[in-house]
Amino acid sequence: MSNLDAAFSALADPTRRAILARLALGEATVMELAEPFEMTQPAISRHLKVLEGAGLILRRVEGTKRPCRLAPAAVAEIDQWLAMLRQTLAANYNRLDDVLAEMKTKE
Amino acid sequence: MSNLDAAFSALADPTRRAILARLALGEATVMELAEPFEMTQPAISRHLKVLEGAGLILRRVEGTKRPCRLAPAAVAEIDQWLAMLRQTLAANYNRLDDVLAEMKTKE
DNA sequence: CAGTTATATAACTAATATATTATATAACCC
DNA sequence: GGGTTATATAATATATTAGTTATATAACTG
Repeated sequence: MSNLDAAFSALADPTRRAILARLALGEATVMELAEPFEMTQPAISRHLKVLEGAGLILRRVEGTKRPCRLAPAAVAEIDQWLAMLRQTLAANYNRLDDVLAEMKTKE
Repeated sequence: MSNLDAAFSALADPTRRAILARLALGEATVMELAEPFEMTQPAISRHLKVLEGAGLILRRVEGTKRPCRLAPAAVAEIDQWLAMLRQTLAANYNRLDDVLAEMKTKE
C-alpha cells in the first residue's frame, strides 16, 4: 500500500479527521483525544495507530502517556498529489475563459 | 457520509487515483479509462461510480458513450480542509523556528 | 432488423475495516 | 508492594469494499 493509499484512507474517516482537527490545536494524549467521542478507548487507540501508520501523526513517550501531534510529511505528500489535479482544473477554467472570450468577440 | 468521507475514501484507491491522473490529461470514455488496467470493465464502471458519487468526476452522455472529466468542486472542498492542517503545520514550524532562534541567542 | 459496441447492474466471493468486550502492560502514587 | 491510571492488544462480530462472471440495456452500423 502506497503512502498515499494509507494517508487518504486514514482521512476518509470522520473520527480520524476530527482527531486531526483537535491536534491542530496542539499536542494531546490518547485520553484527551478520546474524550469528545462516544467510543471506547481501544477504538481511539486503533484510530491513532492508523493515523500514525499513514504518517499523519507522531507520538512521544511521556511516562505512561503518549502525546500525539500532527506530522508534516504526509500532509505535504497529499498536497503534492492534489496539486496535480488543481493544476488541471485551473487549466480547464482557463480554457472555459477562452471559450467565453471567443463568444464575446463573435458577438 | 459527508462529502469529505466520500472524497477521501475515493482517493484512497490507487486505481481511482490513476483514473483521475488520466482525466487530468483530458476527457475520456469508460473504455479508454479501462484500457490501461488489468481489470474487467464492470470493475472500472464501479470505480467511476465511486468517483462520481464523491463529486470528483462529471459525466456527459454522448450516444452510447459516457465521457468523464474532472470536477472542480470536490477537489476544492478537500483543499479547503487540508488548508486547516497546513496552517497548523506552518505554525508549528514557526514555533520550531522560535525555539531554534532562542537557542542561538542563548549561545 | 441483426449484430456489435459501450456501459451498467446483479449475484456472489474474498478481503478489509470498525467497533465491542476482556485483558495485558507498564508507569505512577500512596 | 498494591491500587489506580494510561494505553495497547486479542478475540470476535458485523459491515463494507473490490473484484469476478453473467446478463441487461441501449445506441450505433451495415
